[in-house]
Amino acid sequence: MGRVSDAREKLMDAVMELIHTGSYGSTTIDHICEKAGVKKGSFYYFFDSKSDLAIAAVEARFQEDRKLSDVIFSSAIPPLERIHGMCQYLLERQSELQKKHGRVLGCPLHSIGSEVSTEEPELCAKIQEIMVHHRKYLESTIREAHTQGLIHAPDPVAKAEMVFAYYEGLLTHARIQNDLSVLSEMEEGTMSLLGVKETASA
Amino acid sequence: MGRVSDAREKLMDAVMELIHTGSYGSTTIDHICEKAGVKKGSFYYFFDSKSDLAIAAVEARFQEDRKLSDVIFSSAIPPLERIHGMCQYLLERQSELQKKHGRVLGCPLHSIGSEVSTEEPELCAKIQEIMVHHRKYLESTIREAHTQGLIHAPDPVAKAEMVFAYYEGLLTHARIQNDLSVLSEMEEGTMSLLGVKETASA
DNA sequence: ATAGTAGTTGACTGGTTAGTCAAGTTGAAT
DNA sequence: ATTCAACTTGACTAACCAGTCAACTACTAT
Repeated sequence: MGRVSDAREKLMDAVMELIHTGSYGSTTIDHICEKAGVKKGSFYYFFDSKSDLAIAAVEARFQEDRKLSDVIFSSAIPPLERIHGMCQYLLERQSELQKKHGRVLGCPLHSIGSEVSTEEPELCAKIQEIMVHHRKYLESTIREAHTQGLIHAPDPVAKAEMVFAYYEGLLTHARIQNDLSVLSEMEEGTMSLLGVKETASA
Repeated sequence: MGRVSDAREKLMDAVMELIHTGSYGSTTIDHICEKAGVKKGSFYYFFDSKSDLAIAAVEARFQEDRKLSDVIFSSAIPPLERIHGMCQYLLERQSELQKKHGRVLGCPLHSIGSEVSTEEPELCAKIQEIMVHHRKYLESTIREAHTQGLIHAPDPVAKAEMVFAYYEGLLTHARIQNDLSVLSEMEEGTMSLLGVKETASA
């Protein structure tokens, strides 16, 4: 009963874009409402606080990304090609963001996580939870590649953490320098980290 | 002539600690002044804005760190031992921060850079400038290691960028997870990235 | 058609913020 | 000892911010 609304979704979209193009701290509830075309009263009808909204938004984004991750990391694709697909996707995505916003924006999860880690424990916990999921995709890929003798990775969990940290470092670097070319080394760097024998020329 | 003051230094110390234990956005000028024991009028006597103060503080911190970097990356030390010293130092420093603040805090440069990149261009430029310096220490170390045949790194600039990104990814990870153990893989990961033949057991 | 619930609105409060300023204080140099 | 530049102080403003609320509206299920 009652009327239906897409204000909830509009608010989640707005907060993600504002945080990604700016920062968590500089994103105010007033700005979010203005961007979403929603009045503050409605904001508080759906959410308790900025942090509450951010948690919901980050979770929703993750559920969307999950579908894509399942395609990129499909078991039907050879493991090293999954890595290639991942790198290609990240590059394309950052390129799109640059076109749209005039800036390389990096990974929002990482930016938010670093910013709020000491101040918003619940949001930070949600981000950690999602990061575990992402790492699992890498981990199983690396395990498979090792089993197939393509790389030397006797400890796939540790290797996945390594590669994950490397990706996030690179993406943040690209954001800080506002330079896409920082990412061009990504695939080669991954292969170094994984101890792959020799990369076939692209 | 006139009286002398250490308010400038107190403000720089205060802003660094507040940003590092919290974030740039959540650090207000009032908080900085309170922490420094300096009145706001004095703040504006020395600095134009929070961003102006942060630029000065980051620069001062860099000038301090430089001395330490020159010791760790001393030409008198074999290149791979410099890397070892660097990793050891980073671990010790994060351990100290954890003891002092109850949290792993990561690298302030990276946190600030990621947070302000789209909003405070001058501060971001200063951070980029400092990062270039840090990368140079790595670069010359890697070049030397390659020349000595210890590693395979025909492009030391690219390799330095890789290792640098990896470090910052790891440190941010440690901050987000508030977990020192994330950093334990650091040296091993660096060696993988550098394509070192085999690490002697620690 | 209508009842009642889901959602909307705008005006309000009180606290916090950046930034200003005129008047005051201190101490180094002469 | 005096000067005056260097620094301090506290009180001020105007804007912004999170959060509240009672009244209102629109729609859905019956």
